[in-house]
Amino acid sequence: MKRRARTLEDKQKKSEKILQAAKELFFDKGYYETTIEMITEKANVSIGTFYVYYKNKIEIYKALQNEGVDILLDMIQQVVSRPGITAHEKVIELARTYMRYYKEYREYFDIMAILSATPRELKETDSPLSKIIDGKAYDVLRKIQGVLQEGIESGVFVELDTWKVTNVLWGIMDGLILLEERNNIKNVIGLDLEDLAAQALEISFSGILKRN
Amino acid sequence: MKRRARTLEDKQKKSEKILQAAKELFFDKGYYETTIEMITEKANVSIGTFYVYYKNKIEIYKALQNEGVDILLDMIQQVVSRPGITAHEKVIELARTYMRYYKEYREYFDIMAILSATPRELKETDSPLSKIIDGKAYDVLRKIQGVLQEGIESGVFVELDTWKVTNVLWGIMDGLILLEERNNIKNVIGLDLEDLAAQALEISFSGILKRN
Amino acid sequence: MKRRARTLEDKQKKSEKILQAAKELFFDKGYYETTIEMITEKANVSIGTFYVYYKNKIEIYKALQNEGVDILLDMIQQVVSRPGITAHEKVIELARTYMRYYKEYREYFDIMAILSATPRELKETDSPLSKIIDGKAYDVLRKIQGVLQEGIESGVFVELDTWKVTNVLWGIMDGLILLEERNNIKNVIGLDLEDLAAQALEISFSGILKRN
Amino acid sequence: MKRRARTLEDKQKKSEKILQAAKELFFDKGYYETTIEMITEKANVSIGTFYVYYKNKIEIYKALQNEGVDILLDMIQQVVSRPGITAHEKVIELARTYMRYYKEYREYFDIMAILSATPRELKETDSPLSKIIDGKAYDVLRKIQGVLQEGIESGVFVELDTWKVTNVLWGIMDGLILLEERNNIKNVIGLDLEDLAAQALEISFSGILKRN
DNA sequence: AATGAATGAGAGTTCATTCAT
DNA sequence: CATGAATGAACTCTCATTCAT
Repeated sequence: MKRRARTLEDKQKKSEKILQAAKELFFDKGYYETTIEMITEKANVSIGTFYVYYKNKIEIYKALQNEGVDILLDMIQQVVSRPGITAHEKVIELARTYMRYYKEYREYFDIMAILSATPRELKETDSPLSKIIDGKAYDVLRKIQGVLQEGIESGVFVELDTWKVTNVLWGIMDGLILLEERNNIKNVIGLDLEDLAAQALEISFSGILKRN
Repeated sequence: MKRRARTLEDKQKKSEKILQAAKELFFDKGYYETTIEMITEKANVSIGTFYVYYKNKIEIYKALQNEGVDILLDMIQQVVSRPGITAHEKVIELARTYMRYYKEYREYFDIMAILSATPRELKETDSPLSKIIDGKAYDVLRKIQGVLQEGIESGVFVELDTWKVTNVLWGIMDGLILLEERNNIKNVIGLDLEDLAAQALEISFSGILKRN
Repeated sequence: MKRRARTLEDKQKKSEKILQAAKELFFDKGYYETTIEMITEKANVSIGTFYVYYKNKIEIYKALQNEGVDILLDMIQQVVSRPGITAHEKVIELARTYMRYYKEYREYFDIMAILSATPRELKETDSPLSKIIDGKAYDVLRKIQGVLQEGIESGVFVELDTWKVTNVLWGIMDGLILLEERNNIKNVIGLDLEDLAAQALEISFSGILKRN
Repeated sequence: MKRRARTLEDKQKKSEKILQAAKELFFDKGYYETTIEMITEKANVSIGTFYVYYKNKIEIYKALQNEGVDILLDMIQQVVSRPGITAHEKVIELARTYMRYYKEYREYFDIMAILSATPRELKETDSPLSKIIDGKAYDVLRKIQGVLQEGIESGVFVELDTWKVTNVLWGIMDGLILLEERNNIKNVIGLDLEDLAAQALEISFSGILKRN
């Protein structure tokens, strides 16, 4: 009845379609309230086809996490390697980028967020894909740390424990996102998330920037 | 004959026992991986009894949220009404209290956290109980805002948008907790959560405290 | 809609009804071609009820095996403990009993037969029930061996390796049953299974009975 | 370029490769726990190719049965037509041959055994192939009967119902194999299967051989 | 108030078979 | 001939909820 994929391109499209459908549903309803049937119906494929492309429900969830972290990694990398701006500016830009990622790829963000409703199996970080995802998340933080290091070397920042500060800064960013998640910030605080992040950073910098 | 024993066993009312069991299980396994049967087994009551005291699964979850927010509200209130300390000290103490709440009542904290795996129905804030919980969470923030206001009036803080700052400060606190949730902070950063919070506040205060 | 079991008797009847339905279906169609739904339909209960009484499909199969081996054990025991007959007569009677068991409880016999289409899991003799069943099957053979021993002691049989002979004799009995299973013996051979067994034994006894 | 390699790989025709893979898997895992995909993977062909050569799953099973019975028939025939040995020796040799077949071609033996986990469809002896297989199995028994007849005519055996004795003797043989299948005989009885068969026959012959 | 047997919709997953390429 | 993506009916099992006792 349904057409068969005749080209490689078609094939890719099919698994893509399924992934897209899954992404939207997971974001919308969460892991547990999304069923395979919902995904296949949205993607316009049969249940069997789903299992051709993905081993099981958890696997497609992980695939999405991987995709999400790849996008973030890419965005972060672009800022990190941008030439001609100071480390100070880079950190601010990184924060802004993170916030932009949250806004533009919120589906991914929610899937990646650890607090979110993930099945037990996902928390056991044994599977190869899980390790890759964890590794990439770590890479993101490492890149940020690199910028801090850069700032110290170029004399912009005071001597500091870069790993610690990286984690704290990013903790604050996540906190602001959490804030947004709860109350729609714009309406409650009357301030845009990106501005808020910038402000939080500015405050933080008062303890980090070298004065002269 | 069985009086004594019964009294002891039943002193803790059945509904209480069920709630306690549910709390532990929801914290441990999350909403979806906790079954009614698990709860009743842990509470040593029958499934039927569960439904005598709680309308359904979602209802007991909400009851726990309510209890959790009540405890927090109480803890916050105690700090707010403590006499003889400055607003500056109060804010620091409030942050410390929030962190203590997270640590001591983590079961409640996880259940309350919005990002966490909550069923669809919970996100629709229509039910009366949901409104009460939301209201109380709002109260917590209002109390903190009150302290900031107090600080401005007593000349400790600069003029500022108290609501905005309240939200930002608490966003940062949540961020730090998220940080803790991901990596066991103590091991990764080598710093205790409470210390970290204090430090984050200190930085923030550099922009808030009135210098003279 | 459906009535609830109000008495313990009713409850027992329900699990019995399920077991009975399963027995007939397993015998008729084999393990793999019997579905849980078939069983519940035949037993007039819901699918859920099945899982109230039996953990899963394999478990009910084992329960049947257990029941079957219990019946056989009982029948064997009755012959073994029959007073006033010689060991020679007892062995013949045991064989006859085994054949009768095959005919009267064929459903059980087929379920117990090792060659029959059993799922992989059943072949792994790890589960407690499996061990019990195996133990009982062993008991059956041990009882037969006991009769042979008795015969040697009373001077009816020549000295022989009782365990070995037990196994060979029972191997022959199984062979005859297999024969019956393939061709309906009565029609092909014109001889009843029990007679055949008696004849096979008679031949065997020519090497076992003490002549004097 | 790829000629040589192809020749070698393809020498064994595809249908042959598939059959071989199926044989091993059916023997190893049984009919129901063997999937078409397993077979095709093991045979290094595509699923489509499987269906080019075999109508469906049941058909390849039957093809294997046919092959198996052909081998047995051939082995039996060779003994039957061996010149210069008595009927008595021939019967013993036939039994030995059957046991050897069981050991050497156990994969086929298991597939042929009627008690084993065969799908419903196979038990309905309607299909043409099924009839052929049944016919060949019948031929095997007929050949054995022929040897008995031969023995009577040459005065080695007493007058007897040859068809009946054939079935009984072969029933005993199957019983011994069943015995072996259950307990590894060698270890339990301390006697090799072939020796056991010889012994069983010897006992049987005490009632069959003409004494003079 | 307390019970727990009974329910059945619905979940995830499998797999023999088809058929366009 | 050969392929393997696509299918979907059918399977086993779960679990929130009900309700007769």
